[in-house]
Amino acid sequence: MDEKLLKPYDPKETESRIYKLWEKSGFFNPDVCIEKGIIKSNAEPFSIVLPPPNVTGNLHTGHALMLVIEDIMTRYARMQGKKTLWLPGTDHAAIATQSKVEKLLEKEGIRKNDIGREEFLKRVEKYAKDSHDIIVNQAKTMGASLDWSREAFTLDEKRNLAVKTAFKQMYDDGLIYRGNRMVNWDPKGQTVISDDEIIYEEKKGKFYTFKYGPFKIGTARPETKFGDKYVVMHPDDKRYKDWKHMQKITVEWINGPIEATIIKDEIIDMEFGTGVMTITPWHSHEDFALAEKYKLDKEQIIDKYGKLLPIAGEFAGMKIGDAREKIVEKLKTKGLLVSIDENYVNRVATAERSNGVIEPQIMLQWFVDVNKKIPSRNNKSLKELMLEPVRDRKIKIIPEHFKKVYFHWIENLRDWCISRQIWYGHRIPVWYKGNEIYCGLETPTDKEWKQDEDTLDTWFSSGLWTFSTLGWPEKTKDLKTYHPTSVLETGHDILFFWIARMILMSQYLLGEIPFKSVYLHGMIRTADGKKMSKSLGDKAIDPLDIIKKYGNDALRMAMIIGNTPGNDLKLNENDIRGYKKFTNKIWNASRFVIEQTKDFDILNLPNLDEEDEKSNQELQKLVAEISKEMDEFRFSIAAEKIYHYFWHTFADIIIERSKIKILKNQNALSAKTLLYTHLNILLKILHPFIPFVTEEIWSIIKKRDKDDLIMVAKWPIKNDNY
RNA sequence: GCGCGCUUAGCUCAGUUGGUAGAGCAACGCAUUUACACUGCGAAGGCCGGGGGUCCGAGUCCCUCAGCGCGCACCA
Repeated sequence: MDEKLLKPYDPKETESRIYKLWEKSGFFNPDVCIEKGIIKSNAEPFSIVLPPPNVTGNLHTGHALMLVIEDIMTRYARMQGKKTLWLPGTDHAAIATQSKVEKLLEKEGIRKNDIGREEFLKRVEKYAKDSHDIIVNQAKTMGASLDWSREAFTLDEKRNLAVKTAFKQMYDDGLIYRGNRMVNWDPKGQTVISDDEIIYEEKKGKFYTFKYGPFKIGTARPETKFGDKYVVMHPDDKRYKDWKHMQKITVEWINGPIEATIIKDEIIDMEFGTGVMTITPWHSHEDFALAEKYKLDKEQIIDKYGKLLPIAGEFAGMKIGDAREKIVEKLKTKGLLVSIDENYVNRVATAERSNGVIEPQIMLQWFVDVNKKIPSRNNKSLKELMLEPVRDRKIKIIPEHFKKVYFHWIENLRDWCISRQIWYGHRIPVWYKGNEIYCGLETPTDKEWKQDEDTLDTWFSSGLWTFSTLGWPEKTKDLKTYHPTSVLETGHDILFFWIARMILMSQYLLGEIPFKSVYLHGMIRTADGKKMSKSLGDKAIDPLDIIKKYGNDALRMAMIIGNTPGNDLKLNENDIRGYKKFTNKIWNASRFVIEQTKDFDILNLPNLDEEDEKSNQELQKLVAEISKEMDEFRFSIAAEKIYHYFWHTFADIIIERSKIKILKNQNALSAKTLLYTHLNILLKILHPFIPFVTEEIWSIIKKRDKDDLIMVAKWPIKNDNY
């Protein structure tokens, strides 16, 4: 008997050893599997690209969940004999990484402008490299069967070529344009961000009502009101029927009298406040739209550091936060303050990464036009290209109801602002010389050309991920074989950020979908339902701690059972402890079977008696059911069924029954045969879920040649790939 | 305001086209030189959020109300 079997199962020792064994086999790489004759060269392909973790530190439970689900899909496909590729990579995560490094430098008393762009980027790259190494090691600890030989980075050379190629094509097609538009300026991060990178926070604040000539107007932001010279009301509002559209009046305002113009527009909600408002076109999306409509003047009030400009008169140079009360005070002494509502709840737009309060501004930036018709794509717009494959079910979203959320987002989509005023990222491939603009893959040789200072939104490069990782823009064999990818598995929180952008890019650049199915998992929560965010500190579960305590297999089971697509999962340690018991149960049952069948001629198995044959057929039925559940992405149910069968049928009934048969020597051979075949099949169907313990037992049972790993064993049901 | 979910045993959640309510954990009773106490056997526990409808039949489909969560928009 193998010595290991004399001791209880020790996941800690086993898991790292087993992962090395897998890596050494090379079977994570489908090319190796073909070379060694494990997989047919014409087998059906199966591919997943790993959603690349940001190089901003450690893996958290969300990553762990993603790795578990994708590893299950991958291992299942590989065992089915498919040409299986799970492609790893990391994301440079422009803003997130840069701001992290900025914070670290701050602790050393260094500001990025002190050391300059080049030196700063060196620091970021060092940090990114370190994070990358940690992440890769953690992914390996999780047992992820990723093909490391194909690893990619969103900011490496090949991906940079893909980004430039994509940018140029979109530029040439007029889909990327530069223009003065209303953007979301983050004064803290000193960059613009896209609509999707904004988080709205409800904050209780004051709502002021001021006298504005004959009207009363309300505002939560008095500091923006200096330039307000248009006063808007609804054309049907009887209270103001005597005032005419475009009528001019003189009103006393913050810094003296100004000439105001009356605007009548249906945008006004007559029920809200007094039904009258003034507008600030430079600092509000809606006011901007109104100003465009009536060709009104626009004036900047706040600069990009959040300070008031000379238009504010005596308040110029003050930070808006400091100026507010003083402005109100002045209006009060002038007798223009009507009332203050202290209980006004405002939704404040803040930047996802820097937490800075967004200040809408008109700025010269680069945008992707989502509405322009594209001749090379049947005159469809990017919006339509994103919409169609989901609507026509070419891309299946699991769970399906997220489709509606997706459509809703597309309907409200505005042009995508892709330029960022940060240093870390793909530099915009555009050069300027006087009034000339050049966009291309190569830097112009003439030194007078100056490259655009900005970098691209990180999601621009992530959008190319399904094909940039496979070698695009080159027409590689990988691209031909593995694209469109089979499944894209990720959290539902990045449906818009990422999934939508991948569909956009793939549809436009390749004319095909990026993936056939999208599997959206829920967010992991703590046992009391809180989000597992960094702010939780010690209360957050660190997947690596869990693995140390209970083993990876136990964590995997806890993350899969009870976890259905789209729904959040409360992870509690008690459950994980329970699944640790399960791995031990498997270990002990195997120990018994191995001992009973050690001097067994596996090539010459006797027939089963009637009772055992019935059990055999029951297992066949189970295998068929499990396969169906797996094919339909119901991993939770599949795992639960196997768990239940192993424990309460195989261990509690079949093994117990066999003891009697063996002891009484009645049909003992039949019993042993059943034990042997059952264990073999059960280990295989358990393997995608709990790869380590099953591989370890497999190695003890077999003791054949070194290539005989359960990770490439044939799934115990017939299919076309074998 | 518009949209999307969730509400099932004490807790965490399954429940695929409608056909007699399920699991894990917890709690309860019994057993125990067994591959395994990281065990076994047993019993208990639910007007499936409220109301209405369709149907021979509804946890499941439709309407409606409520509580919770999330997304989007508006917020002068």
